[in-house]
Amino acid sequence: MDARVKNEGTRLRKRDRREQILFELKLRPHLRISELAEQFAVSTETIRRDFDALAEKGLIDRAHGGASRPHPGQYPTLNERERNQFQERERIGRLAAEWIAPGETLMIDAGSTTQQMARFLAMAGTPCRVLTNSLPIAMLLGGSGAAEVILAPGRYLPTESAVVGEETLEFLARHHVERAVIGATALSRDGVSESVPGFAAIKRVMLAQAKTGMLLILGSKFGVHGFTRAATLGALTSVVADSAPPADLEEALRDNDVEVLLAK
Amino acid sequence: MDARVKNEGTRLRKRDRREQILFELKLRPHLRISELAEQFAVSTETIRRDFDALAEKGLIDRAHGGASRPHPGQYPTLNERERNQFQERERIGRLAAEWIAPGETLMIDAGSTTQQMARFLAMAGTPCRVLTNSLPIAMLLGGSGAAEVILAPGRYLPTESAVVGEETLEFLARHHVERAVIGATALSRDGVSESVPGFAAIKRVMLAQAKTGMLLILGSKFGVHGFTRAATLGALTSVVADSAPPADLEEALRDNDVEVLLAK
DNA sequence: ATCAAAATGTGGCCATAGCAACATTATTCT
DNA sequence: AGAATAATGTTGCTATGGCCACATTTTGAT
Repeated sequence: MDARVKNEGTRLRKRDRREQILFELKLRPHLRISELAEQFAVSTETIRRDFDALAEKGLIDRAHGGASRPHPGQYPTLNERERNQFQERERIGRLAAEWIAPGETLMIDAGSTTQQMARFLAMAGTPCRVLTNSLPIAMLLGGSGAAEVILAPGRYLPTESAVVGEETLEFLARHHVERAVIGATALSRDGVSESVPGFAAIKRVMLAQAKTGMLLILGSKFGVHGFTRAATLGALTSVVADSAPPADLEEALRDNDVEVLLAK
Repeated sequence: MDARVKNEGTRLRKRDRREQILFELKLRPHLRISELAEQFAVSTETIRRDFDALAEKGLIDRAHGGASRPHPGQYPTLNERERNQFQERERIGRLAAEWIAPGETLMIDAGSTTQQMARFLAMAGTPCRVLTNSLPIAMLLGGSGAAEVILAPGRYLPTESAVVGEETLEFLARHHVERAVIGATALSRDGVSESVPGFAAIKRVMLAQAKTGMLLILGSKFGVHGFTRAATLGALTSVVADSAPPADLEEALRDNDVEVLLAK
């Protein structure tokens, strides 16, 4: 029964405390010395020494009164990509958010570009009902107060901060919305493709359950082929991008009645 | 003077400066007021005002001497309560985590104490399968790599960073686990009670679907009656607390074969 | 150009953080 | 157990940040 009794009671030791600091830093971008001192019930000087030691190894970045994680993002996948072409994603997200009408029902796919759209949607305070498989999007939109957010169930995928799997698909398939907003890793004449395992199916179901399908995608992904095809061009209603697609893709989009919206 | 001329040579205006601040935040996790003041050639007070305005909209998180990007949701309302009796919650969480055997299947309720347990579970790297309705717990345990996390569906409740509602209940009811770990706002001879609307039902279902039920609760909540009764004492297997319950409660617990585990 | 409102700067004052030297407490080793 | 050593706490001081009230400059509209 009570087989494993480990470090009961005693205060955390140096190593554990520093490990914990690094761990907390993955959850929040910034930690304050005073807060940590209180949490660990140690003096601020001790935390300061921890910070100095960790900063020495390049594991954290010091700041007045606290520390944050270092630029070479420890954050798995999302943050690295988030850093890339941030302005482009932001422009796409802003434009896409402008197309959402108050009161609309939406499914929003997990991804860095769709997350940008969620940010602008939250900022604008557009009242809407959103079904998503992305935890950051749920928290962003739900926190704004304007949107009602339904989260899909599923296996949590830490690299994408989203849920995937059978449960997710089955749940989405039980709902119907006016608009699906998805991202993708590539767009070509053959359709939308996706390289994250399990995400292609989600995008496919979202498009199937929505009256209109909106794809948010960076211009740099035009013409590229991803790992799995998520949908054909016919499943889309509109594409929001930061640059115009090449001629052949544009023609294919036109043939499928897909409207192209250019951000800025 | 210059009618429509942009701002060449001239200093950035408020809007541009704030936009720039937000952009820089995407590149670095933390900005210092003094650095920004120098960079924009404005006084620190101006940057401070920018920060205040941006923080008001939730676009940044303030810190002493600087600001960082807001971590999506994560600690909205939870943070206030988390600060309260942090050490007690931590002790309870640590002890509870030690009782989880490798390979166990769990349901974990949303709440600040259960979140502490999740932290220690993640730190210990105990392999287990977890079903939860709390987004922070999902991210904590999922990010650790050791646990497989299934998130329940439902309406997102920003104040608790968790999902609730019919969908949540129905999903939980379809699963069975070895252990349910729940928190509560009160514990008396009459049972476990809860004041957050919608949470009582979730705790009840979790307990019903688990072979053993573990309640994590602060000693200060002994004997108090909450708004809704979530469960009778008979539904519990063990209680983890930071102080011993009063005599009458202890007796009632013993009558129901509920083990009391004292954290330090 | 003129005026009102907004934005920004300045200086005084207090709170918090940083730092270093030394004291105290834990931990480890034999 | 007791000494050696590492870790942490304390104290006193300085530097920096936060904040308020008010002065000054800039902006926008007429």
